[in-house]
Amino acid sequence: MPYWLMKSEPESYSIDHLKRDKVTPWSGVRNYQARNHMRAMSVGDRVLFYHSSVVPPGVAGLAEVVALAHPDATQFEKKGDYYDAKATKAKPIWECVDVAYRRKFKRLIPLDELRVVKALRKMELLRRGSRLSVQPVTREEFDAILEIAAKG
DNA sequence: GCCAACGTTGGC
DNA sequence: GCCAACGTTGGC
Repeated sequence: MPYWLMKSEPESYSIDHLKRDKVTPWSGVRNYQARNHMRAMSVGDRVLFYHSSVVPPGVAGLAEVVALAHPDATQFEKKGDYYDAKATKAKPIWECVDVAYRRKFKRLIPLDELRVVKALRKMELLRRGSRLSVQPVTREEFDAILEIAAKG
């Protein structure tokens, strides 16, 4: 089963928002590589929910893919932040999966703490200048982070 | 198809 | 607010 990490700025959408909503379309991604990762997702894939652009940044909890990639409705919303004039209903450009809330960690696992974990040496998130908002994660990396979360 | 300019992300 | 990294755009 593949594993992923998805970033969100908690000010706009946090793990608590997802807890409230239960399921949400992961809309607003406007990067082809990130979109392609979502296209590659399957129902049941597990997702690390990452809080970015906050102090400290880190992994806040877990989500799960509950719907395959489908056209992102926000690309058609003329007045919205995510409108894309090149997209049409017949030929959408942007897609998103739906993710469901699974759990919030007892504490946020900060990025700094991940940096020193051996099993995470090669993790995409820790690469200098890693900006991709949807990233694949290996099983080993996923398990290592769950282990840190379990230790409390 | 190259590449400079520009915009965005996101840690610090 | 700064700035490194890197994706996108557009002139040529």
